[in-house]
Amino acid sequence: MINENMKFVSITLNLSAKVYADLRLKLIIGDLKPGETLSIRTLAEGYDHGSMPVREALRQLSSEGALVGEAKKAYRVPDLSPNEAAKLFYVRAALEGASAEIAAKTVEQTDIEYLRLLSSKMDEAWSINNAGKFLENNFLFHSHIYAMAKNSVLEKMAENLYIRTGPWLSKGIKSLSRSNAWEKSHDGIINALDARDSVMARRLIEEDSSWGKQLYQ
Amino acid sequence: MINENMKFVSITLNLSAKVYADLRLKLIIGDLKPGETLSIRTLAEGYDHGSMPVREALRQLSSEGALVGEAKKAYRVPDLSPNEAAKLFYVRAALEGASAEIAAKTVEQTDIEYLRLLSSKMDEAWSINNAGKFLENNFLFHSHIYAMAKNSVLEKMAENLYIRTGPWLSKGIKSLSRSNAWEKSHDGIINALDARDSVMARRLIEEDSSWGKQLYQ
DNA sequence: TATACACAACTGTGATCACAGTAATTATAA
DNA sequence: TTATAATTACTGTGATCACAGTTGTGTATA
Repeated sequence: MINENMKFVSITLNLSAKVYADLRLKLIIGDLKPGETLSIRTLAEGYDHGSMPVREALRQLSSEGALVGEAKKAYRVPDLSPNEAAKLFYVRAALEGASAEIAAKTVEQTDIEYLRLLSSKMDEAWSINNAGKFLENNFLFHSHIYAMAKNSVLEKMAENLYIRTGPWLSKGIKSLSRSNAWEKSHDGIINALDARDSVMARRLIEEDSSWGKQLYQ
Repeated sequence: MINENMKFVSITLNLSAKVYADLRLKLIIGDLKPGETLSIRTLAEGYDHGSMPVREALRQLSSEGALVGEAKKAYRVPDLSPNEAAKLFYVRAALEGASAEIAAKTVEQTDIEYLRLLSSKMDEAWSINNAGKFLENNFLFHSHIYAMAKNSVLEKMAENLYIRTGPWLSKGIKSLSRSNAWEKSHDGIINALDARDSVMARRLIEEDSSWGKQLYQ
């Protein structure tokens, strides 16, 4: 995750991109809570530069739906209604299903190993109740499936969905005492990919995409 | 289309949104050509205000992939490689297929009539070689199918794809002398929706999504 | 005529200020 | 003590300027 960010930052040297990358990660891992308010000036003080880069980063996140910004009011992390969350998960299922179908056809052994590693990291984070680390590795797990589809458009859209559902998930995941059904689900996905079973991979991914929803049911 | 824009503009009163909406339409209908260069100051002169709103609109379009902007160089309408275009069309097929599947279950008679109207408008634009009007109505046709799915997330992502493929399509469509296979395709889609056949609707939409690609083959 | 150099015009980026609304807080009145 | 009014602090938005790279053009040199 950090590496992902660093890469992004080092390519585009401008400050807006750095601020964007920073806030993006905070949203994905649930460091920013639903309803939380963000102001340009306050954030600009936190970083050591002027308000211009923060302003552009917030506007970008707002245009992506990761923040909401009414005129002359502070930006806010949206608190998703169950209906809105369902929309996001539905699109995620469609995109991720399509990715998995391709991924199953081009998967290599290193991919399988990497996915197993991430799955075990999630397990570890889960066992020590570290929600942030759990969400981060969950993001990386699904990200890699998108990456395997080798479609940058797909990848960016998927990332957007994780930015938007991060705060919502972290809210529901506060106590990790619930069933860890995700683990069995992820194992199934890895096995389907390993067997190059694209139909099964798609179906399991689509099912897994609704995992987050159950946190609120 | 104009109405769509006006609604958008009137909701958010700020100037950045107006500039964004204006450029967005120009991209969709092919008013901006691949490779064309856009500078903040030049555009700001065109509108009657300062450069700030233009600057934010260009940055937003850039973050959406509709424009490319390297540091200290003018923004540019990207000239898609066949590979990049294929990625966009692939995602479009996935999203639009999912939309059509839902749409077929909730379709009403007014939807069918509206789609037939747009299809005839496309036919008219095609016959008088008006590529801009053709693309605009093609966008509205597919937009309505997304709208029927009643998923705002899906809708916005789809719109993004049309913004990005607009210039590319307009380049290939310069001479409309090619086969108008799209017409038969659209008729089939409408009929499938009218028959509430969600499986067929999905399949036909997915096929239609690759129509644009053939312009370059 | 062709090549290299210097200069001018143009580019996005960031900083800073004024402004008009919004939100919160304090003071005033019942 | 409670409700209402006034004031203060805070918000994004837009304008304008300085800066450092990039691009293009014209000029001088071989």
